[in-house]
Amino acid sequence: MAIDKSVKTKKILDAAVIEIAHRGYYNTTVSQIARRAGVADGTIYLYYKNKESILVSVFERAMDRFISEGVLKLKNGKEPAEQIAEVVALHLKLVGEDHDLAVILQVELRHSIHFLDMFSRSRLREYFEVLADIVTKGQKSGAFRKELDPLLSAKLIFGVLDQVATDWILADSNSKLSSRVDEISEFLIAGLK
Amino acid sequence: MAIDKSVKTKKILDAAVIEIAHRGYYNTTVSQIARRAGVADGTIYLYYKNKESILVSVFERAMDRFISEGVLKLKNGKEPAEQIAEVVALHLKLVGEDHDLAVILQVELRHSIHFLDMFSRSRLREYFEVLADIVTKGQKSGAFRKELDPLLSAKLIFGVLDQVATDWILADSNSKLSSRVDEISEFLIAGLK
Amino acid sequence: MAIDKSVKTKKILDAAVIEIAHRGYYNTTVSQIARRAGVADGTIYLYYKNKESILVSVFERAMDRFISEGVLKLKNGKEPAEQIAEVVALHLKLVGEDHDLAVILQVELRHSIHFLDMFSRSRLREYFEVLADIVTKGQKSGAFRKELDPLLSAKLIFGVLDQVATDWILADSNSKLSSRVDEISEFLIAGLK
Amino acid sequence: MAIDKSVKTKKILDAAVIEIAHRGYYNTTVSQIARRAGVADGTIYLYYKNKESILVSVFERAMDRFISEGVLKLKNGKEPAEQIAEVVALHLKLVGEDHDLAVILQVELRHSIHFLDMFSRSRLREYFEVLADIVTKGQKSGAFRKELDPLLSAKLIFGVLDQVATDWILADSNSKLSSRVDEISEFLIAGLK
DNA sequence: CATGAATGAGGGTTCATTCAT
DNA sequence: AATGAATGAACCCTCATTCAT
Repeated sequence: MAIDKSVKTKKILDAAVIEIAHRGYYNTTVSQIARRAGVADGTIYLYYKNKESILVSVFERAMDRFISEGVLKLKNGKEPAEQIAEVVALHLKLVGEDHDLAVILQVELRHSIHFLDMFSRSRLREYFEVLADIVTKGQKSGAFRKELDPLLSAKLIFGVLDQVATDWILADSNSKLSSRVDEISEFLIAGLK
Repeated sequence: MAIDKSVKTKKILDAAVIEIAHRGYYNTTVSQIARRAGVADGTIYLYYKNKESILVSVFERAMDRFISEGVLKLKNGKEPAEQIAEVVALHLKLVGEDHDLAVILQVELRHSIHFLDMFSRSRLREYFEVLADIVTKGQKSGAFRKELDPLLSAKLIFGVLDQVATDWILADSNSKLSSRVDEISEFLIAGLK
Repeated sequence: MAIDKSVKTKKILDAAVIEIAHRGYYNTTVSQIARRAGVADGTIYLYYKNKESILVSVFERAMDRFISEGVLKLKNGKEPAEQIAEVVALHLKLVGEDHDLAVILQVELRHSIHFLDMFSRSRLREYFEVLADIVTKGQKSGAFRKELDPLLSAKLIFGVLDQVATDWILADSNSKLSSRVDEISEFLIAGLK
Repeated sequence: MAIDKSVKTKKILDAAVIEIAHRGYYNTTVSQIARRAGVADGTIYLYYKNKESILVSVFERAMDRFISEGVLKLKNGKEPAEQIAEVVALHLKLVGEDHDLAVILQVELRHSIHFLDMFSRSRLREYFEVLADIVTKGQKSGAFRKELDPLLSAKLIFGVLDQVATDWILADSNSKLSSRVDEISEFLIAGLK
């Protein structure tokens, strides 16, 4: 039962990611999600309160995958500069692996975060804090300049990664998102030093 | 007559910017725009073909103000590093001056650019090119590293500015966007050197 | 002044005939009529109370041209059978000469006569009476059977002519409407004998 | 389920016939049809693509009833002249039985056939062909004159029947449409001989 | 007389959500 | 639990008509 429930929930969420990534939230109908999920329209409402709550769950899961599956790997003892490079590689790898997920994060999340009641904004903050911690460590070890506010730095780093990811999505390019990792890392590390 | 026309057009556009910035395009009705503009619903359609074309015009005007009023000032002979600092200041000033305009640019434009037929994307490219030119000049003068691709650099710079602007918007803060100009400029210039 | 008035009235009516014949009354806008007439939208309302009254006038004039210009020629002393042939020729000639007028009469008039307040139905009755008179004369002279009700006969004759005209219109054919005159006359005269 | 579907479809169609016959297609709103059918506005669109497709279905069903239920009876071995009389009786009986259906056929169909994309025109042609066949047979058996083109004759016959039907409708008369059958048959048969 | 910008009621259509089965 | 037919509010847009100039 509990398993059934989560299986169906996942099926619906998977369907929603695809539809929303392709058409945008407002151009996606509940029926379309239901059809792709292979369930009836009404069934959606057994698992989600309404259309908006599907979107919230989509974001939640996307952020989860992004943060937990990825960033936690950073909790090791490497050099700050090296860790920056790792974050860059990881961020772009995750975004690059799943185009639909990337669209959701770069396009829909940013859009919704402003108009819908702010849920997952806190998850973003988690991410920022991880980045800020790296900067702080780097400043303590003398590797990075001390004048920069760590949280601001975190946001700047994120801005760069986000822009690269968005650019990749908007370009429709099936090009190599990973090929730029080194260049970008250097830029960021130089900026921090 | 011709004046009347452009006056009315502007009134409608101004109303649209406010409504769309507050509610998002899909949650804004033509009636709301009309009401705020002080005209009847039908009047809207004397000046715009349909709802979407209002959005397009909103973007167009926003980009125009942004690019023409601003970036052209850069065509002077200053040092590249100084120009970077100027761009940062200018970008954040323009965004900071008009919160609604900023929302449109950071939130709606990004959203629409992906799902609607890509019009004003070319305007963005213009902006990138201005930034890329500065980088190129800096590389020639030896001020900046030569390994970085100028266009990529332009995008990284934009990403940083964009993120800071978005952060400011999402924070709802009526805080000082300008206070961070120096920190950010330093970061970018260091990254380019 | 009076001349100006009737000139403008005619211009509007001419425009209305063309537009309505091409698109149908309900798909024709007052603006389209005005544009074709070369006047402003508002001007229409100086000459006609509303859109419907334009249609009424269109019908009125169409019937006028049809009856007066045509049928009155029949008031001569020919043989009834010969007169039938003349009516057939005349009816089809008038319809065939002006396709737009024909569409109005065959398609729009018939449609409107049922739903709008019945104006010009009386003009149609005039026409029927002319036809009925011919039949009556024929019966008196012994040329036609006496069992047939003259008014019914008139309508049967009209039905035949109307169908041929409609068929010609619906066929879009720029074919020869006149080529069938003899065949049709024979059929009608035989039917009456 | 399948039964439900066709039941509902029929209910909507019945409602549409009544409303359209009374007001005309363009003066009938989807809401009115829905109200008379006893369903919500949106329900209409579960069964019909749009308003126009309702009209098409109305025509289709009207023609069907007219042709299949009726004309096929003619495929027997009677005398041509007798068959003509049968067609006249049948045509007027069908029209006379259902005033709304008659209005649709005589008024709306003729109107739409000219302005909408011509669908059911082919059904009319079927009907003409049945009539033409009778004439052809009559010509072969020597009962009818050979000079007349059978298809033209068919149209003339139809024109007569159509006019009588239209006249009956426009007269609003709840009078006897059937009383004229003999007179009309005679006229037609005489015309063909 | 003439204009044409402005009006706003009204229509067709969509779609999130419900509920009887 | 699951279905999907039904609902009806809400939206975009059109166009006959008016009226200030």
